[in-house]
Amino acid sequence: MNKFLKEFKDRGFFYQCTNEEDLSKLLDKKKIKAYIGFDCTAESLHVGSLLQIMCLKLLQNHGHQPIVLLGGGTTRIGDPSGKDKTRKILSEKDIEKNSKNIKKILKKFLETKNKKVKPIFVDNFVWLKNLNYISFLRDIGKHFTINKMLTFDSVKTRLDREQSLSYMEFNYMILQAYDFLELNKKQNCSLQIGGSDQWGNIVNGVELIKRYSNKQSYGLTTPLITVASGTKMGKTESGAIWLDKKFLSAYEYWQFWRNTDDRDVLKFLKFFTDIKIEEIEKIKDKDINDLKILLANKTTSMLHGTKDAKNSEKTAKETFQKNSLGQNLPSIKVSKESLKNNLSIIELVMLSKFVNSKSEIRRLINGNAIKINNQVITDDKFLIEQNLFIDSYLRLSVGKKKHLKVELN
RNA sequence: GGAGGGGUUCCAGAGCGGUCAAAUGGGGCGGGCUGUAAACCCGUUGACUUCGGUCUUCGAAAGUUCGAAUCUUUCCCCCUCCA
Repeated sequence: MNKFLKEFKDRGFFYQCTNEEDLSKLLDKKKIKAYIGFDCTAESLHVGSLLQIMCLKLLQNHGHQPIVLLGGGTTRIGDPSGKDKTRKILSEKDIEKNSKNIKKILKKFLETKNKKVKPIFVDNFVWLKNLNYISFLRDIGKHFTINKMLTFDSVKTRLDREQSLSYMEFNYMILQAYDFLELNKKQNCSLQIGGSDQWGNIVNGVELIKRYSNKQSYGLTTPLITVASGTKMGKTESGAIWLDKKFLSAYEYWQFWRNTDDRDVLKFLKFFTDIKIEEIEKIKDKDINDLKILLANKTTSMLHGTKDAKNSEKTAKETFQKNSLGQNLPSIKVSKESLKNNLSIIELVMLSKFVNSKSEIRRLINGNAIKINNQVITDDKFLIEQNLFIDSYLRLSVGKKKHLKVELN
């Protein structure tokens, strides 16, 4: 088997392939271009897209050139896959902003200096915006049968539930297929990778290229990652795990990985780090907590750089092992004025944004969950006094894991 | 088009005139145990509160009633069966 494909499988990336044998041969024979599409529905990517990003990196590692398709055009339509309702359509301005930001994030992960493998960024709005309806129908539309389109999951589930599927959304799969054709023609891109939910869309592209240009192309999908407890990965109490400092600090990102379920650690090392498979095999029996730290360091360095990763590790040590005040802990500022105005513990916790309602804070206080400098606060009328600050800092804890540095100024 | 069934708090799902901020389960959160893990046990799970209460919620609106998630009317949406 081809080396790229082998590693793709060894790392657990593999779910389905349109024609594995031929793809393997092709990859052996030459370096190819492969693309993954990213939707521009959100301002940032989150860990849900991380596996796709790792696919791009893997391509690069094996000398293949990734094409990153930003779905500026298709986001204007909305992919019905996996949705049981039409989602709201974003404004042009938002889509552009999102697209820019997503590109910035991807660049952090990818090798951008080596000319042979540096990513090619394209936005499908460029070719979709000027499509001529009549010629599109004649050239492209004739290759699709409604009969077939109705059998695709994304369409079928909507129809089965008698939920409306607009003609606009119905066309999404054709446009994605067209993207692949376009990239195949212009960039000689012969492989599309995507999540398992994209299988239908990918197959359509492969077939369109076959019919339109009589050329062979390939599709490859990755599995949906679930964590040991059975839920979809990346959703936590505090929301999505964003790949952007603006939404989630390096420290919090590090913490996310540090808190991985034991049973997922090895899987995640394979998925989300570039540690060699053989190396992972060797270290797999090491102390599980050391492995989690390794995972957190690797993933955080990849996104935010080694310095941030190290700082996060150090902060975690200070916070969790020494129970002191970690340097890089999320922090807020409190003025001396507000202390004079009787700042209560409830108000302070509100400022932390860890909790959204005062009732809940009261409940937490009842449950001994709130601590200041490691002292449990049991009175919900407790007032914050200046002498609680050590060198004008105070440590506020909500539960065992959420800690905050409060600075007096 | 006809006949039924239904829309309840994050989800599933009970309640069918007052004792309902609404059973139960799941999920979440917190505590205990531990290893910043899992499992397990316990607590909690609308908002505000001077802790006495107060306010907003059971598809939407209007009405009956001292009192409505519960009854009536209209509207919107979903499901099943028949044509």
